[in-house]
Amino acid sequence: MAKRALIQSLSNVDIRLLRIFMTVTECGGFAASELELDIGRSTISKHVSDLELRIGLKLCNRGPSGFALTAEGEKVLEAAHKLMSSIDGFQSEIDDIHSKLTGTLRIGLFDQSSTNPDARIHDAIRHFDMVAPDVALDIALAPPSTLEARVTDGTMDVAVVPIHRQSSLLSYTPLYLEHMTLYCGEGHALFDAPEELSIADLKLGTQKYAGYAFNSPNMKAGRQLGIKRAAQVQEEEALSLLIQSGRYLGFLADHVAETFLRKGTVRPIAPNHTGYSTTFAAITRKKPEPDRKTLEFMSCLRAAHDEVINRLDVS
Amino acid sequence: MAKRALIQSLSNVDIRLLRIFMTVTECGGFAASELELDIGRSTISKHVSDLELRIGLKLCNRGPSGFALTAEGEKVLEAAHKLMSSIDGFQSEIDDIHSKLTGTLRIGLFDQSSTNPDARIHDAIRHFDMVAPDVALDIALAPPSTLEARVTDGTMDVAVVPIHRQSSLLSYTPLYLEHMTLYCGEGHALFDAPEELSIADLKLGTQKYAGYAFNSPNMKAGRQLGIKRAAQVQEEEALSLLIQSGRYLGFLADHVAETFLRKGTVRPIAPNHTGYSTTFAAITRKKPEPDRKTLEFMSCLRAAHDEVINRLDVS
DNA sequence: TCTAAAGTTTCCTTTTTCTGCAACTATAGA
DNA sequence: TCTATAGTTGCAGAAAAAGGAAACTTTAGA
Repeated sequence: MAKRALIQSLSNVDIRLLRIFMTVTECGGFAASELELDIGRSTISKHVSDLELRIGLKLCNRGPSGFALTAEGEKVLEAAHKLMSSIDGFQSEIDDIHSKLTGTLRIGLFDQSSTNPDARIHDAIRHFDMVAPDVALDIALAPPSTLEARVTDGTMDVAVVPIHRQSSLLSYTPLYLEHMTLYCGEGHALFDAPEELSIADLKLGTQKYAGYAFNSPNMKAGRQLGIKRAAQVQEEEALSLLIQSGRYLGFLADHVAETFLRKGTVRPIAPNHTGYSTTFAAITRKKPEPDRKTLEFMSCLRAAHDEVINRLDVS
Repeated sequence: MAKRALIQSLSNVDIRLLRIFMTVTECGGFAASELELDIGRSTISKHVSDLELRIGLKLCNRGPSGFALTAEGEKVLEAAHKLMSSIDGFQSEIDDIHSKLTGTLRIGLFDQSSTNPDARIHDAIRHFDMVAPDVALDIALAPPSTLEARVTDGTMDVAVVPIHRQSSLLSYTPLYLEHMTLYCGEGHALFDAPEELSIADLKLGTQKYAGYAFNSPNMKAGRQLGIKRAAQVQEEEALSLLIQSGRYLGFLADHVAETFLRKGTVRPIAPNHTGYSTTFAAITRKKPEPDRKTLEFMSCLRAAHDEVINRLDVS
C-alpha cells in the first residue's frame, strides 16, 4: 500500500469514501454492505482501498477469514464519526438560516395612510411577526419621495406609497386605494356655501390651495380644478392643519376627514366632482433582489391585502 | 433561484464549492479570485451559482456594481469556516495516527521461535511498518531470562518469550503455542529402540538430559519423566546440537525438529507421552507504561496472532 | 452617450469518477 | 481435497463534473 501524502485536506471524494467505510464497518464486511450501499463488492473494495491509500493507513483486515478493523481503522472510524457530526452541524446551521429570518426590516410609510380602513399593514405586520419573530422592525414615516429614494438606495427595505410615476428601479405591488375629496375648514369662505353651487360657481380659482410638495395625483387634481397651490406640505397631517385654519382648500383622504366631519370642523367641496383616488403600493427595489425577510414581508403584505385588492380591482 | 432540498447532508462536491466560495469572498469578487483559484470566471460563476442552488440561499450580490455578501452569505461563510476547521481537525487526527510514531522499537526474541508457523511476528512487523514507517527496528535474540530482564529494566521495549512463572512487573500477551517433544539423536542408545517400549521400559532416568538453563516448563517436564539434567543451554539451537550429538535427550519444538526428522538425524521418544506445550507471549513492562510505538506494535502483534489465539485458545 | 469591467449563459471538450463484469486469489470449513 | 465465501484486480463503458471560449447583460464612470 503506497503511502501518498494527504496533500491538501481531504477534499470532495474523501468524504464519500469515509461514508462508505463507515457503512462497511457498520455492516461488518463488504458483502454485507452491498445492499446497504447499493454498489457492487468490487466497487466497495476499490473505494476502501482508495481510502486506505488516501489516508495512508490500513483500516481493516478483510477476506474469507472475516472482517475486522485494525487499530488505526478504529481510530479513523472514530475521527470520521466526529467529522460527520461536524458536517451535520453545518447542515443544521444552514437549515437554521433557512428557517430563521433575523436582522432588521426597515419599513417606510406615508403618514396617515395606516388609518385607512383598507390598509391592512398592521395585519401584515402581525402575520410577519409570527412567521419571523426574530426580525426587528424599523418603521419610519416620510414623504413618498423620500421613501422612494431610500428604497432605491437600499437604506430602506420596503415602503408603502401612493403611486404616481413609477420608477424603473422599483418594483410596485398595489395594495389598496385611497379616495381623496376637496375640503375647506370652518371659517372658510366656502364653508357655508349652498350645496347646490356648481364647480364653476365656486370660483375655485380664487381660492388658496394647499397641496403636497411632491409629485402626486394631488397636484394633477388641483390643476384640473383650476386652483393654484399657495401652500405646500410634506405630510397629510400638515395639510389637515392648513385646511382647518379656514384659509386653505385641500384634499383629504376620506378616512382622515371622517373625524373632522364628525366634529363639523371641515366641509367637503362638491364631493361628487372633486374627488380622486390614489393607489397605494408597496415598493421594493428591483436590484439587488430584496433579501429574504423583505420578500417574506411582501408576501405578508400581499396576503393581508388580497381581499382588498380583489374587491377594488386595483390597477 | 430554484430551491432544492439538501437531501442528505452535503456530499462530496459541496465541500469544494464551499472552498471556492470562501476564496471568492476573501478575494472580494470573482475576477479577483481567478488567479487565486486558477480557474476562469465563467467556471467560478457556475460554481457559486451551484452552491447557492445547493444550499438554497442567495449568498452574495455581485455584478458590475461590486461584490457583497448577503446576510445569509455571511452566516454561511461563518459556518463554512467552522466546517473547514473540523476537516482540518480530522486531518490532524489522521496525521497523529501515523506521524507520531518515530524512534527505535527494540524487540527481543527467543531463538528459533520465529520459524514456528504459528508465530506471525513477521506479519506484525510488516503491518507495523505500514503503520509506523518511521520507527526503526532493533531486533535481538536472547534467552528468555535475559529478555525479561531487559524488558523489565526498560532497555528493551517488547519481547516474545515462552511463559513460565509470570513477573508482576510485566504484562503478558499470549500469542501462540509451541509444542515440544523429547528427542534423541542418531547414535543414541534409544535411537533404534522399538517403538512399542513404554516410558518405564525406556529407563529414562539413566539417560543424560540436556535442558534450558533458565526456568521453564522444560525443567518441569524433564523432572516428571525422572530424567536429570546433565547439560544446560541458553539457546534452542545449542540444544539441538547436543541432541544431535547422540549423547543427550532433549526437548525440541516440533517445527524445529521437523528439519532433522526429515533428514533422519533425530528420533522422537514416546511422542504421545513426553510432549508438552509452551505458550509464547509478548511481554512489556507495566510501569512506566510502554510508549505509543510499543503499544502500536503490541496491537500489531495481537492482530497478527488473533486468528492463532482464537484457534488454539491460548490460555 | 460610450466604454470598460464584472458576471452570466450557452455550448462544447476534456477529465475524472463511478460502476459492474469477469477472472483471480486466499481462506474457512466440510 | 474440494467447495463456498470474501475480497481483489484489470478492463471498459457510462456518467458526471470541471473547465473554457465566446457572446451577452448590466452597471459604474468618463
